[in-house]
Amino acid sequence: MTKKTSLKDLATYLGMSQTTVSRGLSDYPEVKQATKERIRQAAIALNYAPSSSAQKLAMGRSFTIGHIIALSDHRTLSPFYADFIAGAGETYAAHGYDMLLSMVTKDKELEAYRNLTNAHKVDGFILSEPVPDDARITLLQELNVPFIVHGRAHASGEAETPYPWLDVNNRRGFEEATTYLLELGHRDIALLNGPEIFNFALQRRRGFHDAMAAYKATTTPAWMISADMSEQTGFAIASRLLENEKIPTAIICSSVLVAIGIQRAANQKGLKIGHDLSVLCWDDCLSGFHSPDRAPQFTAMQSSIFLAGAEIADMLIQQIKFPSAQNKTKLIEAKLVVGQSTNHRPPR
Amino acid sequence: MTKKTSLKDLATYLGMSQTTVSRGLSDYPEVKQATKERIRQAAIALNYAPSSSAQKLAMGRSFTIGHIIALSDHRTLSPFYADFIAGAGETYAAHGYDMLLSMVTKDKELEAYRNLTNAHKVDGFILSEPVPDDARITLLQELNVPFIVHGRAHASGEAETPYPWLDVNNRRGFEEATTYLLELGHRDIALLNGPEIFNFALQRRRGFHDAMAAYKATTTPAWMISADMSEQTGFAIASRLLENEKIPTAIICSSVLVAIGIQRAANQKGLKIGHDLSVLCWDDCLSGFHSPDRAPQFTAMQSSIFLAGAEIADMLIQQIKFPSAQNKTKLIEAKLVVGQSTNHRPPR
DNA sequence: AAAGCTTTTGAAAGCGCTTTCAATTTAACA
DNA sequence: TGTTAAATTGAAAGCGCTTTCAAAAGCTTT
Repeated sequence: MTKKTSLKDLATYLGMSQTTVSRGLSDYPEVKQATKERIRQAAIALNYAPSSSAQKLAMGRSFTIGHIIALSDHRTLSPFYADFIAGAGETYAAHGYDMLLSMVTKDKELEAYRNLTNAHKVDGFILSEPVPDDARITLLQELNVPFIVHGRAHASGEAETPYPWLDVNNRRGFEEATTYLLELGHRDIALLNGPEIFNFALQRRRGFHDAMAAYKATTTPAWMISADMSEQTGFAIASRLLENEKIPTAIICSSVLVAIGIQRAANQKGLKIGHDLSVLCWDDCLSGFHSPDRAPQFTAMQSSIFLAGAEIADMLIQQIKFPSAQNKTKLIEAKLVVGQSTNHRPPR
Repeated sequence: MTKKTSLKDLATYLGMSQTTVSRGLSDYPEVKQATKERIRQAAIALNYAPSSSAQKLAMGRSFTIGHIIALSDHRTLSPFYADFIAGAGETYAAHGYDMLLSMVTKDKELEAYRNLTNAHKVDGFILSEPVPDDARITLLQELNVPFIVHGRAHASGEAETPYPWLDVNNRRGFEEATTYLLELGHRDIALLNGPEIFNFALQRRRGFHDAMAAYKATTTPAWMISADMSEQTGFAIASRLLENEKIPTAIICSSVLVAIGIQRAANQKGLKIGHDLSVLCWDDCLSGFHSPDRAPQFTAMQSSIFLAGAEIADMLIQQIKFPSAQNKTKLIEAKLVVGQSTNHRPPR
């Protein structure tokens, strides 16, 4: 690698002091226009780029946001998270921030937050999948480093030390979804929920209950299942569900992946989705499962997780810039989009 | 944030020089054991962590690997890439490296490589999805910064300036896959290939041809399709394919997602996969679509993209540490795993 | 006990930038 | 033209580490 041009080189070349050059490059008002111009020219000519480590050291900030991913047993980056990150990344880039991604095992997670903070590697964090009394939140508050949580550990109204978050209104989302099915005449509705160790799933379940109660429809415990959100699981559970004598006329499920699994199971049993069985899913608008040009396959509550990522990144950058504005929160509403997977309750 | 403990603080506290403390922490041999111990204790007591920017500046290395993702029109991070990154991330962590993820639009891609390099933000890169005469490769060679390419832009044997890569043997993989189907008696085999602008898809196509030719089976141009690797596309193309009078008895496709789409289409036509129609897919072992405990749904050529990520990260770190070992390459073989989606050619 | 090694520790320079404070120019005004 | 305020520029001090080179301390030998 040919030796890098430093600020000093550039200054010597221009016959000015480093001070002026530095200020010129950062567009300080006290530098004369003409000088700025010369500096810029020279910078391009010498192919100059400031050393970020030097800048970081001098300024005490890293212009980097940390995302720590605790790898589960399956050592996987979920597609949901991937999309979320993509959204955040776009915003970071637009604001001159970098994204530091750190994969760690669950047991080293807290240590990772502490290390990145102490080593000044990042200016802030985005947390995902909070759980009640999340140790990470406590830690970050203690370390006094900016962060925003994607999702809430507790339902609104419940007591907890406040922290900044962005969340989707999961409860209202599933309430609307359920209501939609109820309006179509369905009463035998199964809930194939996400993992209820997570608050978002609990909220969705509540929304489901809210609607069912409002319509005085009875819920069947055996039809309310909490499981991970994969095609395989969707298939397995739906297969079991559809084996019984009495089967639901509609299923609400936690993701498009699960819906695809349900569809496979239904097909295998000779049931046609949107005909013999209605399926409504939550749709995070994962890019891999979305062709905007076609009519949506599944009726769904849509809320782009990509956009959520972009927005939360914005919130964090704001908070880093203006630390005074503490604990801002933002609630996003999901949108019902009718597809081909739902229709009126079939005669049984 | 309580003021961070610096090396100086620690040294003062211990009554030693920064030099010794620094060396002690880095486990230099010339520091007495007892002293090292004292230093470690103190470091823990004062909760000391070295400032990474200072280290970077002093050492001229960043201990960071760059991954630049050019967002496509769909602004998405493909699940394949997500898994790949997860694998790489695990390896980085094990070696004390960080991962810098940068999302940029296609037109700013080269600039991004140049910036990260010039700003000394990263010690090396991993490139994905190379195309013939990839401008990124030329650039990185010019900048003389370590990098490894995931995949090859050209087939082996073809002339090109050499560069380090890790690739799966796509050609042999699809050859084996096709041979397997041929051995089962299939002759009417369709190829639902990935985007043939990418070399991996071209190679797979060649492998397909190799096998077909070896068995003197004729290929049907209308049955050889190149398309993106999504469930939707798989469904759409398979639907079209199965509408015709003469339909294939087996389909080889580019991913599990596509296979799922094909399955949906087949079900809709009343065809049972693994019975009326055999489906064999390439399987990158994406974590979302894999339950190791169950018998595999689809017969597939498996090659974990997660592991590929881990391995390529290792290669890169080696190259950074020992720049002398140039242009190492590694070819991975995919493994045929028989599932329930293939069987003997059905009578037609 | 002095000389000659080896083992341990320190002082200080330097990595490449930002920024404070002071110095110099330029413009404005009488 | 001389003064004074405003606009520009610079010198130098960090930021927190690593590392070179020199010094001190500890052991062996004779």
